[in-house]
Amino acid sequence: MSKVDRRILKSQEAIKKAFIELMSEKNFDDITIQDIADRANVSRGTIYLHYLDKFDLLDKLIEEHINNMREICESTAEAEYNEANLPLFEYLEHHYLFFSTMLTSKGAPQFRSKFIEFLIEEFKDEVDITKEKNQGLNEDVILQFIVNSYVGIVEWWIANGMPYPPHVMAEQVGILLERNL
Amino acid sequence: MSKVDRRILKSQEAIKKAFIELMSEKNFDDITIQDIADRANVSRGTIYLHYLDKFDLLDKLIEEHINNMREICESTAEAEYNEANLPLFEYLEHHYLFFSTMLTSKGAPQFRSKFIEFLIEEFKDEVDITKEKNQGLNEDVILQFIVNSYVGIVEWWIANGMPYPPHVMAEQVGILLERNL
DNA sequence: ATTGATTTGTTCACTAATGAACAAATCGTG
DNA sequence: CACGATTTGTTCATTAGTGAACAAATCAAT
Repeated sequence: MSKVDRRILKSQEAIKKAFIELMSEKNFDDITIQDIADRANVSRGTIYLHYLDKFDLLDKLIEEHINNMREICESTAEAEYNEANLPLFEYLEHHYLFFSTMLTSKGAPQFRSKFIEFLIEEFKDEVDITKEKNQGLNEDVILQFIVNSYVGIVEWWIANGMPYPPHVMAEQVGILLERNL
Repeated sequence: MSKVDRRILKSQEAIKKAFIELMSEKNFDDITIQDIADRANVSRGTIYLHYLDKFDLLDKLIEEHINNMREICESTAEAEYNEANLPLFEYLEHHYLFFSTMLTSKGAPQFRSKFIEFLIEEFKDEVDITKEKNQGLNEDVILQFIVNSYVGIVEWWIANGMPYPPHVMAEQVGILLERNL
């Protein structure tokens, strides 16, 4: 993996940051490429150098965050749920503006689906129906139960301005996961 | 005045910001060009594209702030001292890190001289020895009195973390100027 | 539907930034 | 002082960003 020219990284960072800010201020449909260019302090042409259009920009942005979260999960795969959750909640906190924009009302509905998809992927190997407590329960039922509660908790936490710090969320969600997997 | 390429402005802004930060963290002598480049997220060569060396960078930085202050003063030349001071104190507040670095102990002694030079320039036409209250006083004595008190007040205000908001400083310094000019 | 204005996506010649390489100067420690 | 290591300042070929121009598509309001 040869290192990328720093100009590319700087441009893309500026463009993504500008786009998230604008998404939190107005509807996706009302955002023009010129808006993004102005906010990012970048030439309009530069945006087309990196993205096909604003839909592509949104897609790549979502994909990037999902991938980052996937990597975080992989790196904490062996830890207890308690500790494994902490980096993830810290990630959510660090990118609060993005997630609050994506998860609230007018945000991108596509993101919620991708987020659920990602969680299913992460949790599907964690469900253990051979455990005594899970007798009589179906694997996919448990999986859907967990994934949807997880998304819901995250949505609530973000939408309400993160009322508890990440470590508290990680700990309590950890207990609930332990209890149900 | 043809507009400057935005890349030049961005590079210079990043370099100046990085340099001020580093100046507030360690001695000027201990700062390398590579340090500045790393902090500014810019190639080392880019710095040499804009400045001869770190001395030149410091010079240009000081010169720029002095010029900005000069322009602020020109634009408020006809106002009462009270109102005329406000934009200046706001400017100091906005560039707090720069001024606190320049005016405190290990900072650049050159700056203090240039600052005094600038203030002499600004106040020299304000002294009016024909006024009754200034009978028997020499023009240059009044000028030195005012300029040094001004610098001292600014040094004190900056060094002590700006204990009063700009508008309070502007008002009170305005009264003192009125009384002495 | 028709108009005029805005936005889109692309092209292009030009300029700035990059990073690697290099010799020279400076530093710092034995 | 002498040594190696670091920093400096310059060069150069390559790449990314710029901004202006343009035709085509979309929008908005009558």
